[in-house]
Amino acid sequence: MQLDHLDTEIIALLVEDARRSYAEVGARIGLSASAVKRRVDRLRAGGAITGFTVRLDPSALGWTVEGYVELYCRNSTAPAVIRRAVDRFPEVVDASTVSGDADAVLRIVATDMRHFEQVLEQIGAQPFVARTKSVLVLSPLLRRASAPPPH
Amino acid sequence: MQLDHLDTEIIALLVEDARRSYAEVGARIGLSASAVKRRVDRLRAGGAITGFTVRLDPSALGWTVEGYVELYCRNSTAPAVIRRAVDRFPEVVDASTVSGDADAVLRIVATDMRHFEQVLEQIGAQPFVARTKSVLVLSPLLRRASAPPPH
DNA sequence: TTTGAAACAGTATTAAA
DNA sequence: TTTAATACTGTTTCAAA
Repeated sequence: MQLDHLDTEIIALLVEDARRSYAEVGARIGLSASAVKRRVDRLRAGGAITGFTVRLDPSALGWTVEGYVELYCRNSTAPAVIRRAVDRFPEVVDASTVSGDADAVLRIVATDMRHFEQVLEQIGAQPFVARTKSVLVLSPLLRRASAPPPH
Repeated sequence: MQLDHLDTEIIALLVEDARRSYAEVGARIGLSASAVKRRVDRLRAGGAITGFTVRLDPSALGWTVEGYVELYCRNSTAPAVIRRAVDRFPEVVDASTVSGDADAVLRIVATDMRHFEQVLEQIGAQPFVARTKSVLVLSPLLRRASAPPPH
């Protein structure tokens, strides 16, 4: 789907605060509320906007430990197999297969170090996992909700 | 701040869809709309909920290339210095200082491979950066907006 | 096609109990 | 906490650019 500059402005405003009313968004970009609604509907139908969520502070919710985990898998493990396995852990907030030595990279949150270790053990015990290598997050520097539209 | 099970249910429902009305959330957990609003207000004031955003599909917006970048910095670079530097790049969607050999891990999105390379060069050219090491994302497996409340 | 104005229904918000 | 009153907002319709 094709986005014009008004669409990108709408997205940028909603990334900042998705609770803004159509009227307010419209006032900022020179459009009526109904015109904004139509564009938002189109952006949702077209798949650019996939939903609306709350932004949470992990530490305020009790997630005090965070880390990146590289997964080294046994020969030719399908991405779908990895996905199904990690999907069962709510602690895994991000997972991708990657180029390089490792097969996948996960981002994991845990309530404390013991919990982190337990999750790591459970993931390492999956039949397709040969080994894991993990680093702990020391300070979160930047956590953008989503990338804004390019250019 | 302390969360009871109703708070965690409210958060879980809003993570799924932040556009649900207070009345709908209330109906699902057995509370009136105004009671839900009061709790959401309290969760925002307490910092557990930091805002409301749209969930975007990066590929639908033209971000086709994604990767992890490890940053190796010169002796004793303060986290704040790294943050200030990477904050200027909208392509950096996530950054943390980490334990292990590298000093920081970034997640970067780009419109194409050439763009990814350009961003990598610009970051590598920062005075405090000794070298970078990056892996490309092959398939995104899981992208949870936020971690739900623990337990 | 895409827009703005109007009308209605639904929701947020506040005050009161 | 609920209920109830009010103001706003979402949503649809329709006519116009």
